[in-house]
Amino acid sequence: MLPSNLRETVPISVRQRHKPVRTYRLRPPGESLQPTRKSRLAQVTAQHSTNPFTIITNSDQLKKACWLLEQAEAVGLDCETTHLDPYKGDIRLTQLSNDRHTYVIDHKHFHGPCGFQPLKQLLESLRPRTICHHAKFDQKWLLKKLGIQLGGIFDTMLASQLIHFNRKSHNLATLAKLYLGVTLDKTLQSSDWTGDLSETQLQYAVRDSQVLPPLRKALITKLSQDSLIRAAQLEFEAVPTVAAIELAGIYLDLERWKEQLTIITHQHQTLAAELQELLAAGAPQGTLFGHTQINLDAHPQILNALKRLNVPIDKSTKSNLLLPLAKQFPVVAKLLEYRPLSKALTSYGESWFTGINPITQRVHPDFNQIGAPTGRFSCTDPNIQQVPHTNGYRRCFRAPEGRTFCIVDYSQIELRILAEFSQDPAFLAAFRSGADLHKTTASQVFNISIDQVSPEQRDFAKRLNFGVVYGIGAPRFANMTGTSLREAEATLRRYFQTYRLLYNYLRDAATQALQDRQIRSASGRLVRYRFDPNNKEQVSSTRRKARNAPIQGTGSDIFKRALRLVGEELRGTSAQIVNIIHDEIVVEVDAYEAEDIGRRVSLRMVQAGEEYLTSVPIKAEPQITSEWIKD
DNA sequence: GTGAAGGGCCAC
DNA sequence: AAACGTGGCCCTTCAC
Repeated sequence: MLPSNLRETVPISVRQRHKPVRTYRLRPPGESLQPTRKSRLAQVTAQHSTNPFTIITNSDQLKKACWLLEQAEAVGLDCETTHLDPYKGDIRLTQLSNDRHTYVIDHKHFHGPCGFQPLKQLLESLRPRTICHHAKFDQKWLLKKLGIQLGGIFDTMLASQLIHFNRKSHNLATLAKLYLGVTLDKTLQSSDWTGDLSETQLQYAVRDSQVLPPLRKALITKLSQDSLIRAAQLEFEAVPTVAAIELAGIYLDLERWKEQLTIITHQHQTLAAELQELLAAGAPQGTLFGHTQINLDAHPQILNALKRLNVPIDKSTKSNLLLPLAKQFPVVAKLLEYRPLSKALTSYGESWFTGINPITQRVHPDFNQIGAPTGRFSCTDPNIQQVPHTNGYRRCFRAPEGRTFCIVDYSQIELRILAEFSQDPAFLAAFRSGADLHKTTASQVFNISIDQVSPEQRDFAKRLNFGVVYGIGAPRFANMTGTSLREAEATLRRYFQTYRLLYNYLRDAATQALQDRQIRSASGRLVRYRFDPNNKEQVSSTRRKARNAPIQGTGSDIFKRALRLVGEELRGTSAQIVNIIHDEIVVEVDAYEAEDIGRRVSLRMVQAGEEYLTSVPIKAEPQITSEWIKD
């Protein structure tokens, strides 16, 4: 069934695509900022076919506007701000559009959030729906400046990403052109919004929000055709939580980070010198300056140097290829020691403390809600989802005085999804028993009792379980475990004999996906594939992707549902989500409240999982810790 | 000088 | 030769 706020508005047979937006003659704005310029304004407007608009400068006008807008089924909303960072700038304008009219709130005439009560009431209710392009942006400003949490969002950017992830651009101008045949000029987006606004700036502001209601209709048609309504609802509902996470940021202990950096810098220098020496052994003699210095971070140079030393490699110096050679060649061993330090120094170095917001003293990364076609988040500036899990780095992320972290992550969510989808009895039983999964797998695959499973066998089973989700093959498995190809093949065979239905499911999913050139997650999220059926490599690559996508995609579905539920759960408490990493939520909370919040976050995450998985138990246990370090 | 591509490695 | 899915960041190299 469709969610109620979308259901009634899905057009059955209306084709909105390429239909030009209706044009209106300008009515003189009732409360223009600059009444003397009215006539010039009117001319410009007529040329560009803009909605009539009203400029709002006091709360009485706002009240009236909100009362009128309340009747609409959806309202386009767009904020123009004086900065990209809500901690550094202000909202300059807020435009609100129904199908006929645009109201432009001039925030310069308002002081503090008190005059915005009617707006808060309008936007926090489920209806009318608030239409935004990239709602996270507007939501952050509205939350920070006016304490408004959007009640029912329709995000045209997220909708477009769901419809076609691989499209190069999802910006508003592109969508307006594609779905409505309207050309939007975006050159004013980054103009100066601090002083008095020009007519063209106002035109720009109005046009940007007036396009949203018709665009929503067109997108609903498309979402409906592609059966993406449920997925869209899931995405939209997660937006306020994501906005709150970015606003909250996470505290980074600068002193600890610097300590770590100092340690790594020392080790790096030592290793660099040693490696340089070892590599020089193969260099041609008699250069003017003694040894020829090699740039240790230049892969082609390293490759050549290793070749000179008769290391049997061809064109790649990838670590997993070098690993077997480390014993025989000390220079290779040294290189493998050097590389992670080099990575650490560059990727987790000084750039992190320049990213600390001077006002909050915290790091505020940018979370891209649909970062992958499977629906996973991606994260930039900085990418806090890839901080090394060694304590040296993780201890730098700590709760401020009086507060603590509560970390809740799903236990093996993707493998549980695989169990559910395949309905494999042995795999399901492994989860239902509640025992250690990898031990259970080992006992089932090697046909021994759980008590007899050695640590090596458990590790083996763990690698098997994870590898299978990604469509691992025998060669890679052999390489990973250090066994022979023959042995690896035998092990994989035994694994799939143990979990017969699991094998069947993965096989059928891949076959079906190759046929349909698409596959869906549990929420209906669509992942499309383009490949040449005659190209073997492309076919097998697509097969592996298609095996993984429904699992990873459903993991994302569950996680996003959890974000919504947890976000709601935490309203009015001292807790705030400060980080999310695919299946893990990090909450910062007043210490006295931590136990209670931990239980509640865990319950909501389990609830989200249970909405999608019915055959396997969901586990998400809270850990309370002052640093971002898990057991 | 800038930007794309390739290689490598960090996370889940 | 590689044969494991999804990302982002950093470096070097190379073309423009």
